[in-house]
Amino acid sequence: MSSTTKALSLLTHFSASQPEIGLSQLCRMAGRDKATTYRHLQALETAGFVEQNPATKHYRLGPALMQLAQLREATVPRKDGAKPVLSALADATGETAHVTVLSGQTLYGLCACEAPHNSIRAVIDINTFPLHATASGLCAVAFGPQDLFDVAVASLSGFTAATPTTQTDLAALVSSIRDTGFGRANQTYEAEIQSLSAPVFDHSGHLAGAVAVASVATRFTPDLEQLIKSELVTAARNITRNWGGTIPPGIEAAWARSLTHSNALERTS
Amino acid sequence: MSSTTKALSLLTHFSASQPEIGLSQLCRMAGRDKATTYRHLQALETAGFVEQNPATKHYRLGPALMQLAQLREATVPRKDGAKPVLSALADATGETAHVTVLSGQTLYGLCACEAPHNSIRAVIDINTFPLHATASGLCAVAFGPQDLFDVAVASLSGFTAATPTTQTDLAALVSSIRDTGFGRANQTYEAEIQSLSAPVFDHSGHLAGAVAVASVATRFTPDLEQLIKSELVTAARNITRNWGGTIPPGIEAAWARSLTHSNALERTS
DNA sequence: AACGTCGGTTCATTATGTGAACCAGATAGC
DNA sequence: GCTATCTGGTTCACATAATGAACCGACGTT
Repeated sequence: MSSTTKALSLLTHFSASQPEIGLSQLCRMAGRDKATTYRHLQALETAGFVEQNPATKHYRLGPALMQLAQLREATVPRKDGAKPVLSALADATGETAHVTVLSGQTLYGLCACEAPHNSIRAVIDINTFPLHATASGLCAVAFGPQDLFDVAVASLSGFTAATPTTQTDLAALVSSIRDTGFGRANQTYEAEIQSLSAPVFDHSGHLAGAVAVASVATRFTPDLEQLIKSELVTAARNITRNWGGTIPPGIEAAWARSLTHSNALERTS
Repeated sequence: MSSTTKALSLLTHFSASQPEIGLSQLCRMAGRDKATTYRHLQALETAGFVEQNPATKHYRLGPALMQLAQLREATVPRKDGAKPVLSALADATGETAHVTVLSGQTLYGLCACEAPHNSIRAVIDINTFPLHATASGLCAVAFGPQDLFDVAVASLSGFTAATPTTQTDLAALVSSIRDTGFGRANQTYEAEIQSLSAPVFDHSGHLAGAVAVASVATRFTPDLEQLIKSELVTAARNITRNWGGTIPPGIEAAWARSLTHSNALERTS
């Protein structure tokens, strides 16, 4: 581990709950020597990555980060931040993956990626996703702004026999999605297509959209579901990260629960 | 110079005009060995500060910056407090406005705003502002901590024919700025760019940064100067208030003097 | 095929990072 | 007016980790 890596890892200890950290405290957190930590902080300070609160001598993140982030945003817009993650997801699952973004009360498709090695595969060619009938849409309703539920209720068009068309049906779906952390849609929009999704978040901590995998229903075994879910988690984390956000702890906990739960089921079966 | 500092200084070479840089090119820019630069980039990459464009193998700023910048702004909300004021300033003056923040002995650009209605306008694409050659920098030297003067003297690089390069030149500029309450730089950093600035203060009563307007020199009439100065005063007051500070009485007095003085001059002319 | 790039790698040399011990200043208990 | 224990910051002998010339294979031109 290079000394630069060690120095930069100090930055990970800053958080919303602890935005300013004293030298001794940071030593303890990082498990490193005080002199070393001090020199690392000095290097970070000369680069503008941290600064000292002149009153308390505690360290906090510095102003250089603002410009660099601005430049990063200009260099790599959202679509570019999702694309590579998406193709990795499609590759790992062997199914079609796509990303949606929530803008106002509408969920737009941003980018889709088809896995090459299945001859029969889901094709995503809708540009606005119905909230009540797609895995991404349900994810948005479950983890997005509250008014989205009413918007979804306002247009409960039935696409297939499985489409939820009553407010109670929808509420039941949403609540189970809140429990598991995964959106789910079993042939509710198109017959033979079963989808799973996970929410992604932006810098403000609000839902920014969803990442989803659409599979052909006949192929959708418990094993595949398990694989897709675990891949969705890393994809959601990566896209969220690329967009400058963080996954809320509640979502991470729900994922952890449903993944270990599925594992347990899988083992007993 | 620590190796961490060297590694971090690589990041300063990224700019809006050159957001992606190849290894060899970055070596030349940084004036360092290729192997060294490569290792530095690797360290930065593991920390998420840079990433490689998979297509070109060129390096660009990484996603970790987004999160850290978000946290920085949550800790020290500067951009939110400056942005609306800045756009009002740019709008009122018709010129490019920007805000800088002082951290330690370095003046960082925080945010810039270009007025839409002039086709020729100044573009701010620097991340650390030279103390001796910019209106903001001189403002910092004049109203910031005393040691800043020595720091400025220590690096009196000449950018244009008008750049002050001796300690006495600098002292004269600083003293006139202390009299008027406005930083001023007439083509001292870039030819054809003339700037005016005003200091901004934080809750502790110390200088926190500067707000400035950069104009094209050929457009810079006494009338425009008068307008910019009076708009700068309200902008500096507003940003200072948003940052939880107050303008020291001495500065307010200097502003009052130079505004009425300019008015008087204008009237007699 | 010869040449110039490019991104990336190797290895002997040595500069640089390391941490126990130390210092000065605050704060607290008595 | 003590000692005790924090804090941020500094010193110095020592060993680890940074360094850069030379090298590699790949790609593109000439």
